Amino acid sequence: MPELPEVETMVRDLTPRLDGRQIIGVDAPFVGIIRYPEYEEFRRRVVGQSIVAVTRRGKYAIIHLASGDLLIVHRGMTGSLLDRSAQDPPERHLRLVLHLDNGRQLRLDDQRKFGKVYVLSSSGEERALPWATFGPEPLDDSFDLATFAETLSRRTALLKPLLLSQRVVAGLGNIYVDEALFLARIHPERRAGTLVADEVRQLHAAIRTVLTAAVRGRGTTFDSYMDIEGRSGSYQQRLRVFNRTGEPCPRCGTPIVKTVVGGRGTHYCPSCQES
DNA sequence: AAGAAGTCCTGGGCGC
DNA sequence: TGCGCCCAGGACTTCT
Repeated sequence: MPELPEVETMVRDLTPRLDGRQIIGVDAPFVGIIRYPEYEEFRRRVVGQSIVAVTRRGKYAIIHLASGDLLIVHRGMTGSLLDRSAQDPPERHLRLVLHLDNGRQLRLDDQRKFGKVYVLSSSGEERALPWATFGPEPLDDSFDLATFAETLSRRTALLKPLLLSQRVVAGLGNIYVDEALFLARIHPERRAGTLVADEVRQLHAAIRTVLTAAVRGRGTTFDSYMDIEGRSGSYQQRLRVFNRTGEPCPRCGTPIVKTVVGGRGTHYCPSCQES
């Protein structure tokens, strides 16, 4: 599940490899991965373009083209963007290939087809950018405690699905929401508006702490996530509750519990994170 | 309008 | 051993 740390790792790795390169061709073994525009126009707007920057917003990677267009990639659940040579054998679930002017290929491999690719003008006039409704970047100064507190106070939703929504904070997914709530000692089924000031402060800090450490560890790998060279991240070794059902809580020893909240598997310590 | 539920997709794991 | 059912989840759509 590529969340902010996994996408940030990918963007940092891609930047020196893609900066200044020209895209000389496109193949789409699964054309449905391209959500906008229609394939022929997508090709026309991508082929021949030089790459001027690679950035990130939430879980979206953004390849900036010289034309001003943005080539936007979301890896969904199982997508990996790989830096390969033309001689490397095709991946089992290869969905999109960008041919570069140095003989390399940028390949999107995505078993479950939840990945998405767009080309959009940066103005947002052509079509709303995917992150138009997103909340702040949690590792930027724009993720301000007072605003976060104000937003939570107005909401009645369960904390877990609210934090997954991208509208309050961008970039969190199932793994790091569970980890942040554990660190903040807050139950995932608390209603957002019921948090007291100290709990909001703990949660705000926990989100930043967890994401910062995960970026440092180059993300979490369970099954399909890999970096652009096909290597694993290391943060799975440091997860405290996620995927640790029945194991002792690292703080108090109580077995970690797994439940379903908002339709998603949710891990927490029933002792440290009281409802 | 916010919140909740349904939908997509595939392969691994499990039960019989 | 083998078949088929169920589950995982990001984010969009649909409903209440």
